[in-house]
Amino acid sequence: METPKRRRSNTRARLLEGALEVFAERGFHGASVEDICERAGFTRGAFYSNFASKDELVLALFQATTDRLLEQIEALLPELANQPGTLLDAVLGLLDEAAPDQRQWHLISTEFTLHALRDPEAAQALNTQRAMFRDSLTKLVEQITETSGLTLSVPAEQFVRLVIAVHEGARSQSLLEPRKLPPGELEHTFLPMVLEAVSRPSR
Amino acid sequence: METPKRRRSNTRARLLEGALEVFAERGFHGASVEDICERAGFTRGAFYSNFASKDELVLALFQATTDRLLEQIEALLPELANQPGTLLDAVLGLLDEAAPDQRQWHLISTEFTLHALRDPEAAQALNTQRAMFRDSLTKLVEQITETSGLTLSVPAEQFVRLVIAVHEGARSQSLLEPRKLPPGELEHTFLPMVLEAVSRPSR
DNA sequence: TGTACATCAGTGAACGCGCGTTCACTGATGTAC
DNA sequence: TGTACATCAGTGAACGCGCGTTCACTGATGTAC
Repeated sequence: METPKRRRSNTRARLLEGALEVFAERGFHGASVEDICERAGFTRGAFYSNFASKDELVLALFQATTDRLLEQIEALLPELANQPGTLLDAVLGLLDEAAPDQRQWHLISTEFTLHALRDPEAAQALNTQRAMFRDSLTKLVEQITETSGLTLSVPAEQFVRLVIAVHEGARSQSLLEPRKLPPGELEHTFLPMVLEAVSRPSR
Repeated sequence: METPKRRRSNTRARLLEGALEVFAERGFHGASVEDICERAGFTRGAFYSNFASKDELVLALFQATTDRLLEQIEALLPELANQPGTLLDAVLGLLDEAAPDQRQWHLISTEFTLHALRDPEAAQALNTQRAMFRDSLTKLVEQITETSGLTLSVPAEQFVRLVIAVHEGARSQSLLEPRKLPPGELEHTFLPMVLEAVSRPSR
């Protein structure tokens, strides 16, 4: 009952899934095409029947992964915007829930960032994605501040940049030493102070 | 007039220097031993006369680079501790001045962090180095708060962890989009608010 | 419904390049007399 | 001071493995009558 197109896109999906896992374990350069195919249950021929090259796979994986992240975010947005709880609960909750496996996501996105810092084309793709990501968070912040009658003394986007910076920097530390820095500790300790300092009642 | 030992360690140093540059350009896996030797002006034989393997070079480079960083920090500490200016000027100044080439240092240290997240041995080496780094900053913070009659409502080390997280997260954003986020902007905008919130006069 | 044919997703062997590593050597530097 | 010898840092050719990529093929799936 499966049309060829169905089978093909299913194969692609399984290869991408395998690539995600293997890249997280060994990195882009460290993972071989054979590793990926083995993980997905195919031979290398299937790989080249679906992707022109390993480089193309990296780009496709990046697109697929970030597309899914953005979808997740858009899906979570309305719920979080209207839920009880503070602005920070919503923003930090979004960052946590959007990527189910924090470790895997951190490895992949760090690797792609590194790649982008050396390759202008990758940089543009990454920056576009990150801009959309920031915009979603910024919209969320603006929406919540508005409904709760607050105004920020800095642009919402600037505040979002800070939250992202702290989140990424803290995640790196937490993944290296989970015992010494529980995930979320820095964010929950210090970001409320910042929010307090930049927010005042509207009008 | 050069003794063999002198020549040898000079060769090692040039190879390490070449490796630093080439790794920054292409990454650990992407840079070949030949690339490194070419950059340093030697042939591959010289490489294997000085290092047992490429892996050993990576570790030696990490050690050499972090040793130098710590030396720089220790050298800057007394000066910064007694200089006029705020606590944050000292800490952020230290972070900026310790690594002359921010981009290169970011690439190398991110790469090694990624490596450490996949290899426990590398993780231990990295964590040891980072702990020493944090300790230096923590000492600096404690010294300055003491001499200026302040007490922090959080442990100094926790505050240092935040500063490092913000610094690294912000640096990543600045390197990707220098026009949209000037280096240091997030730190200088938000960290003073945090410091204000956690500090109170002693006794 | 059954048969003959067409399509094409996926197979697996083969290719060849680049890389990490080895090793017999060379010639500059240092030492002994 | 000059000569003969020893050392050994660095050379560069060679090796062989693993990898990305190609391609002639096969057999399962879908289509026509």
